[in-house]
Amino acid sequence: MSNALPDLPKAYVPVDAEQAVTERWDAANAFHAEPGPGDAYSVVIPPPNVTAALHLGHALNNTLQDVLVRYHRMRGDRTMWMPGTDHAGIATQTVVEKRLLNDGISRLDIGREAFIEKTQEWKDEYEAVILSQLKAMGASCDYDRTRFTMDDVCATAVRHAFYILFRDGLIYRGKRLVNWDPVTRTALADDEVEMEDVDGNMWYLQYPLTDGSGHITVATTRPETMFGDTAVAVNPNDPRAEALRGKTITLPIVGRVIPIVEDDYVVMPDPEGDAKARMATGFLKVTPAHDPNDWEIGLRHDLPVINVMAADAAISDQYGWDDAGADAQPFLGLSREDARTAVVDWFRDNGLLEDVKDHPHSVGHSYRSHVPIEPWLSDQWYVAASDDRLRGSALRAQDPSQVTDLDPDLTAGDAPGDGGLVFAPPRYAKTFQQWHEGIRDWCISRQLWWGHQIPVWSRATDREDAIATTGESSWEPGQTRSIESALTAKGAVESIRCITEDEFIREACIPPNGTLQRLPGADGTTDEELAALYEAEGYERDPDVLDTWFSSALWPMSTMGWPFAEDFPNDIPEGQALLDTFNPTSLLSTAREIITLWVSRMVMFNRYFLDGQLPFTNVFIHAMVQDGHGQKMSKSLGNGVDPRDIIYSHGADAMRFVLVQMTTDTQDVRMPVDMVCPHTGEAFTPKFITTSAGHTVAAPEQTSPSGDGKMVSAYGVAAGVAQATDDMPLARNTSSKFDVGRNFSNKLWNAVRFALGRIDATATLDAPIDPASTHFADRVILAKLQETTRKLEAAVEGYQFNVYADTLYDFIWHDVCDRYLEAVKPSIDDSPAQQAVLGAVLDASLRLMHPVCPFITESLHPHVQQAQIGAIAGLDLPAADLLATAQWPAVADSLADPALVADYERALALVTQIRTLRSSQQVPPKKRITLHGPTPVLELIATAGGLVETLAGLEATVELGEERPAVASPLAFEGSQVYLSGLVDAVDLDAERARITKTIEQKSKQVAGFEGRLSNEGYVNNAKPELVQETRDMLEVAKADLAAAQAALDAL
RNA sequence: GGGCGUUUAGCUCAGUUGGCUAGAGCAUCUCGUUUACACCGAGAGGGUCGGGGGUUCGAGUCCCUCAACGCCCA
Repeated sequence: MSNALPDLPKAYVPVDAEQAVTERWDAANAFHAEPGPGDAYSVVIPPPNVTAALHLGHALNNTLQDVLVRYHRMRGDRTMWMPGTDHAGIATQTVVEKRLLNDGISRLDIGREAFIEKTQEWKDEYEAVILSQLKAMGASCDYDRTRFTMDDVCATAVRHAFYILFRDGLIYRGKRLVNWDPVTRTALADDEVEMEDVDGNMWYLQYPLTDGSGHITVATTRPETMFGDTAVAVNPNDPRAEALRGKTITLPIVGRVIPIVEDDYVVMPDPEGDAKARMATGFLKVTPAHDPNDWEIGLRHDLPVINVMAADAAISDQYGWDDAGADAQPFLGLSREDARTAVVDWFRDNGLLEDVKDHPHSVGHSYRSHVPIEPWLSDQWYVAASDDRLRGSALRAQDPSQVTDLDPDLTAGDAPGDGGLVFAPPRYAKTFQQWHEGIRDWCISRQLWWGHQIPVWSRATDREDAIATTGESSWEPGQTRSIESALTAKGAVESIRCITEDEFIREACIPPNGTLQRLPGADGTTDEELAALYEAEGYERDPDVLDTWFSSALWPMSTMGWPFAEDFPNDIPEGQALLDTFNPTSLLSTAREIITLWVSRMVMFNRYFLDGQLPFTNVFIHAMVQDGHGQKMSKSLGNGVDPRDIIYSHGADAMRFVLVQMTTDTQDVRMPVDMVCPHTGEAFTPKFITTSAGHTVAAPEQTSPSGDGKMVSAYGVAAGVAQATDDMPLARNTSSKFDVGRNFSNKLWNAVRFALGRIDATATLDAPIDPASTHFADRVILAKLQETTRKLEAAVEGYQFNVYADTLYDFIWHDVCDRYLEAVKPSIDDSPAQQAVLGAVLDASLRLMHPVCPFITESLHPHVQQAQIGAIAGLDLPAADLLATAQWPAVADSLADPALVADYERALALVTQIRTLRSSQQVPPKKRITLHGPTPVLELIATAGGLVETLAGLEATVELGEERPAVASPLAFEGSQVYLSGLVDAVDLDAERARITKTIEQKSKQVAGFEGRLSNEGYVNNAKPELVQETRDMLEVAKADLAAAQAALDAL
């Protein structure tokens, strides 16, 4: 090329650019951040589960984070984005178990160690997939710092945190009702339980009074738990209560004699009342071991707790039921479903089944196995989340302007971190607040193998030992006292707990080695040696693991090396400085349901362990991505779209642009999904089926719309009902929603391509160019650039992602391409100054667009930089090797020029009118025409410096005299008559009449509207004066336009 | 049951304190192959802003109510 600039290919090919750009970023280690002084901007990634690959929901979240991170990096902040993955205990264990079962192997066959190894393999595979997906979508994470919730750094943090909480009395073990998943056989946290509506029944069972004086009827949805009934409750306000006081019931089948207790929890029957009262009999069977409400009643009335189920929820007398007589024997071993039928049959056969009613109600189901959870009595570990040190600190963290009606004790005070937590959109602050107001202690033990094993060793002991060790003789069940021993002197924390009168247990928590060695009593004994000493005394380590969220709760700390970063010189060479610089992080971007699962716990833990310091100051809640049928995109439903499919069909930048553009502050975004035929490459809408659960999903097998080629859908594979083969390959997903992004990328590519062909890089200009000395179009585009830059800055600061994308699109497509590039075509070859402006505008545009579309902008950047032949005063664009680390455009406000932009808008309005007229007369684009107009119009055209002529295809402008030009078409512009001539040899009069008549109709309507408004006294008196004036002005223009159009019609 | 959100052109969505003569992209129709781009350009058609009521000079925007859909929490 003679101008020394490269010739670009005709179209943007994402795959080439993405690979090359990624290599350049990697080679420069462009996203690595070091601790140090200055403004820090840091983000920790919500660690994706290693259970499966990422889908578009993750792509959305990570794209938004990347936009913010890249923006702040370009603004010069010390910016770090910490990547990593989450072990996701139950979810990952479940998928690995499922895979093993396909080969006929259960985890019990191979044992804990081998199973963990298998799971580790799965984790390694999916961690690699996830990281490659993040890289493919352009996430500018500091990959050197990639963490995993079970790596040594994080595991140490987990053990240290557990130790501190245990020491401080914020972790305890208790026999409680848990949400038991009888299939995966683990306890679940409250928020892992999904409520589902079921078509159940209400059964009415007659329980005879022991004295033979009759019976009472209890209503229940769960007759099979009656074996564990230890009372019948009645409301004290019930008129029947008094007569029953002191009486007992003889429980059918079991024969157990149980009391009638009075408790105002019981709903009294009322045929006119709410659904509950209509179904009620006023008598409630009380089964403390199998219902949370009954458990509470049991506590109030000191009732026995009789567990009648095994871990698989089958009826069993092995877990605390010791009065199962002969009549009960046939029920033992039945599943809870079979037991229900059997119990109901028994009552029917014995004439004690009074009634059965349909009763749709909601039942908790395991989010993992999807079976109903069983409230089940078991030993579990709890974090005392309801303690003020945790719950209170979470509530006090909230920005007071975002909370309502908070107890004064819980409103932000002066403590560090108080009041610093801000939600966007603000409505989510309420979710956070309400969750903590009602928070319950957090069950953290899980009966799993994959996770952080609980660091507590225990040994059964007796009352004698408890008294001898503590010197205390009075003990109540559940009571715990800490003790000291030769081993606690070495750093363990130990306690004795009373379980029953005669059962006691010693429990010892051993801190991680780093913690142990820093304790005052440290004598060099390691944590492993300490554990061995305990084990030698008969202690055994708790087999359970911690809830995954326990380790996630530490994520903004553990990833930065807390508590002892200096112990991991290979992972965190900077030591403590990393945490000091980057915690609190700036932002957490996550999904709505995560507020309770994760945000809450991070706030509680970070504040507890770091003297009140918040884990992050801002929380951004992004939309949920739904499929085309309004269903949440999820791994378990199998309707998720792999971002790599979209990158393949449209490019990463196109995907990112569209995801950003669809991020308004609503709660859901809809993403209709198509498929790509692997045989022909054509996109098509797949055939859908409805699953038994009522979901609409792509049929597992699909046929190419244009032929007989067959394929399997991603849903089919995810659901395990179809498998890809050579004949039936997997069809990738795509969506035409991303076309906008692809087209936009290509548009930018070609704008640069045009510029590179027109800018003469061998010429250089010395002094900075004063914009005032440039063409009208140049000054306009610089003014628009200023305006656009400010809008983008405001948009990103306010998390208005769609505004960011739309503003960019409008500026680059319309202002730069449609108008500026077209306007400069006649003059640019002879104007080095204009070439310099063009080069600078494109350079700035790439920078503005980089946070959203990093690949195309980075790949164009070297070329555009080469095309900089002179600086523009007021526009600072320092040269940089990489755009990713280049400076955000410094655009001076002096470039703004509202009057100029107003003229520009007027000129464009005129252009549009001329173009409309040309189109209606079918004038060929190349045909130059002549405009005849009055002085003000000609002045505007002159001011616009050729813009109107170029965009509207004018060859001349002529002062309009008395005579109407021959063979000319009229139009009304700003109240004047303007004629265009030279369009055609003979004007099509009918078409003209139609066009002008339409104008007259429009204008008449406008005039009537404005006049109506102005004749309304209320309006004239109450509206803002400038608004009224504006209406008057618009009326004048409309009237003049109407008159001009009318005159034009008459002249025809 | 409590909370939050959505309902605007055929489709997907904007519309910030009430002033709108309701916008965008896609799709549709007409014209165009002009050396940046057909992943393009020019133009056009298309909406009683879910229904009903209210406040106001004025309501897509505020209030009430009904309906449908979605999500979160119990």
